[in-house]
Amino acid sequence: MFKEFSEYLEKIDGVDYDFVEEFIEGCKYQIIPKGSFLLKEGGYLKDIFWVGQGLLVKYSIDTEGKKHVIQFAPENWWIAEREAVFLGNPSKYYIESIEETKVISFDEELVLKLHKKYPTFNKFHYRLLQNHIEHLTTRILFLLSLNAEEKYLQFIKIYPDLSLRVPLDMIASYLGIAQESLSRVRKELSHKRV
Amino acid sequence: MFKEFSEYLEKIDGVDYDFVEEFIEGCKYQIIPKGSFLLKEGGYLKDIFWVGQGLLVKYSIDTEGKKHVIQFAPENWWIAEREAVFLGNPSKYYIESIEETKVISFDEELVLKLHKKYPTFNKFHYRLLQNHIEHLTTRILFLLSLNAEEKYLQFIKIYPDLSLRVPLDMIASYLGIAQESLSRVRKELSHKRV
DNA sequence: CGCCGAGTTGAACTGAATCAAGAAACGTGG
DNA sequence: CCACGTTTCTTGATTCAGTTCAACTCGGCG
Repeated sequence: MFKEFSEYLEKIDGVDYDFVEEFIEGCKYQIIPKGSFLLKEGGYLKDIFWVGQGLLVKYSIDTEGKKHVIQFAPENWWIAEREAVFLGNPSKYYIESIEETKVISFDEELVLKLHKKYPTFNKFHYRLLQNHIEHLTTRILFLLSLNAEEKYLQFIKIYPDLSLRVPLDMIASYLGIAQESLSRVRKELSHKRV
Repeated sequence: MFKEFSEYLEKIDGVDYDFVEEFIEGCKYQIIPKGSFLLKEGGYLKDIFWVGQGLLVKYSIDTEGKKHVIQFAPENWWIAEREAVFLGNPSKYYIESIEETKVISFDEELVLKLHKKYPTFNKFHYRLLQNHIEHLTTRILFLLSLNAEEKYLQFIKIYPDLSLRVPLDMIASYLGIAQESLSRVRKELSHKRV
């Protein structure tokens, strides 16, 4: 999986790769069995994960026991609990594997070390954060402006191959609609396409 | 306003301030009259802004001409168009001043310069981005899980002094509800409080 | 004064939620 | 490889929170 990770890194343009070798040396490799948790509410997670294969979800559970999906992380996506890292607070989120998942991870320490040594790593890491911010902002915009059907179409655009890999209730939760509504939206769409 | 900015910086704990002097030297100061635009759709904005006094809004306008508020920036908040900076794309957003607003700003170049020189600036800047990510994630969670009244209460928590400074329709847009609904929610709440 | 924009209120409407039941798919152990 | 129980998904009927449309109030200001 390190090989795939290195390939992924080299595909990101605008970044020099002098740090890649040392970066990868500092990373860990892990296989997470299907249905297990990388993080649970109240826990701590300092590492940042890159998904090489498989599928993770990040969600929170509200006071009524309802799940709210924050993010899916299939191949080539990043996932972490950045929120709590700085402040050292226990997490409000869960990160669960929907499939057996192979991940590469690294911690804050490595980031700081590479920051000092490689200005290019700086740029790379900075860009990761920027992309994340853009992604979240766009999602807020969609949550504000789209109806159930449009949201689902948007989901398909963002995660083209996930609509069959993720259980329906989780997709519905990601979109902020009821599972039954999503089922009806799907039915509608299948009629239209024929 | 530079004085206030420097005070703001020194209040953030966990960061050493050896970079502050040089940082402030590289910043610009600007007064934005009420009702003017820092950025319009299709434009470019490379600078990052800190609001010392006044109030800015960031929003987008959809194909039906409807506004969707992404963020408010009153005193001590940051606002920028981070999304397009890296890729050099024209912006999809507007940044407008609701009141006369005094801002401090700096650009990417200064960031890179200070990054190289001060590891502590790194930490500071990194933290800004992390906070932003946390804030956006929390907002997504609220959009997914709360009803109209709960959303408004949440808005008051996040922006305690804004409910009277911001026009009703903009608050409604931020919450993703109709202006009329927000008016009714307010009425409800005023009854409850008496 | 009278106009104008911002906010409020009322009434009708509607998209999506909820509740309830059944169908399909899935996995596990015999 | 089948049977059975469990989980996931679909479908229908009903309800409801919030939208929409339209009219009205209020305060400020030329």
